[in-house]
Amino acid sequence: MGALPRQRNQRGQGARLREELIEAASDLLAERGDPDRLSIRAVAAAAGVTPASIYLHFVDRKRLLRAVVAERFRAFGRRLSDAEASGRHPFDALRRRFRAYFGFAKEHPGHYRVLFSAAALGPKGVATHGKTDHPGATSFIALFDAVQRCLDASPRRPSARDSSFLAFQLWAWMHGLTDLRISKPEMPWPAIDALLDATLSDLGLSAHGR
Amino acid sequence: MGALPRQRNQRGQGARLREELIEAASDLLAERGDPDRLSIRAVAAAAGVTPASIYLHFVDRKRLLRAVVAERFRAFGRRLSDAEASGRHPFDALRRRFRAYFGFAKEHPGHYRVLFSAAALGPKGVATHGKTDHPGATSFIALFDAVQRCLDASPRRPSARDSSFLAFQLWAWMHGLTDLRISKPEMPWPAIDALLDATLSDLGLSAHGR
DNA sequence: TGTACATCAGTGAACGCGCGTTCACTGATGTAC
DNA sequence: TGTACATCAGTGAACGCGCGTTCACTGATGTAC
Repeated sequence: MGALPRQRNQRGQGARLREELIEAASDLLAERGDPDRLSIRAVAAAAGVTPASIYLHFVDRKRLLRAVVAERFRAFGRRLSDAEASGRHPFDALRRRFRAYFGFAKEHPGHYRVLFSAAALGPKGVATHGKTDHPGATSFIALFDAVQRCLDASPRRPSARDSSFLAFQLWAWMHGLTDLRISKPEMPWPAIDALLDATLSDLGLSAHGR
Repeated sequence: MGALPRQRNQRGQGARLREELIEAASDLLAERGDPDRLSIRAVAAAAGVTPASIYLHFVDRKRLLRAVVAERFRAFGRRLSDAEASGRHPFDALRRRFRAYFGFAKEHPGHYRVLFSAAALGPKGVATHGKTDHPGATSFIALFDAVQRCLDASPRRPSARDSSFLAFQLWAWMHGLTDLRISKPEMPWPAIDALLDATLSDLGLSAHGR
């Protein structure tokens, strides 16, 4: 990777290595798609640094991993919110949010796996937090709000289902679609837009709802 | 695990160890939920045998893993088919199939992860087959057929969507729901039956379809 | 019936490897006097 | 202006560990003559 000639940071700039390490770890995670395969030694090598120097910034391997996961969750959430903000009508905004969701996973399948499939696994999990401050909670709440805005904007309230029920329903569907397209790419999947339109329409969350 | 006193198989019964190894590996896989964490040495220990003796039955670690995955896929498919067979009307049969799908995952989350999330990952994948004879293909085809029977039995053909489109739609949704309930169990999920009824109804695959 | 031999179901020790982590260190840069 | 010292950003070697795999072996059981 970063070959030999890395020069050490200037005095007072030591914290920069922390960011370089997170970035290097993030890149490796994208390749491997599994936090267990991400070794301290590989991260150090990718950053052009000695394994021991990681301990200047992270108390152990798990904490490094957590920092990476938290950063990736933030990037994921930001991308979805930005996409949503570019839609005017709530129906359109929701649709853009889902397209961004799928787009992120398509570009970073390894990261997606870690955020939504691996993060809570392992020996007590990579991302064990206080439960309430789970780094992905923000994104779910944003989805919930987006659905609520659709219901509020809907001329006829589609059914007795509330925005929470619909948000879970949509998230499950989106995650399944995304995850299976990563793990079973050889299958003859219908186009993502056709699937998305059908689902939003079925749930009464599109202009041509049924 | 199997303590010390295992006595070796009788002459001519050496093949029994093969099955014991698959079973031991299957149990360990259920605990760990990740093929990478399943070591030859751990399997041997669980079977009460020496690591080297695994090589009497499998050429290497990957082949052992493949045998386990194939066996688990068969068990999964059998369970779904059995459940489906207990339903009379196609709508009911389809519903039973999904309940069995979720039931399997609930009882064996580790196995579910391996079959549907991990199997195709890793360095060239644990379950690399000729693509057509993927051990999970049978289950997808069975789902496809079940949906087709529903369409055939449906008084009014619900829409232009065919059984392939609907099967992918349903599978994505079911996998997402299942996988997220495993990885994010702390979230306030609605009841599975309510979610299932809503989805089948939305897709026109239940008696009280909309 | 007795004995030499083949086969079978494993064993036990060893190999080289990459891993997370610790620990004493180094050498450049800034600060106090 | 010069020098002693502290701090900072790392380094380099070593530890013990579990891993997949190989290889020469062992001892019980069956078979040929």
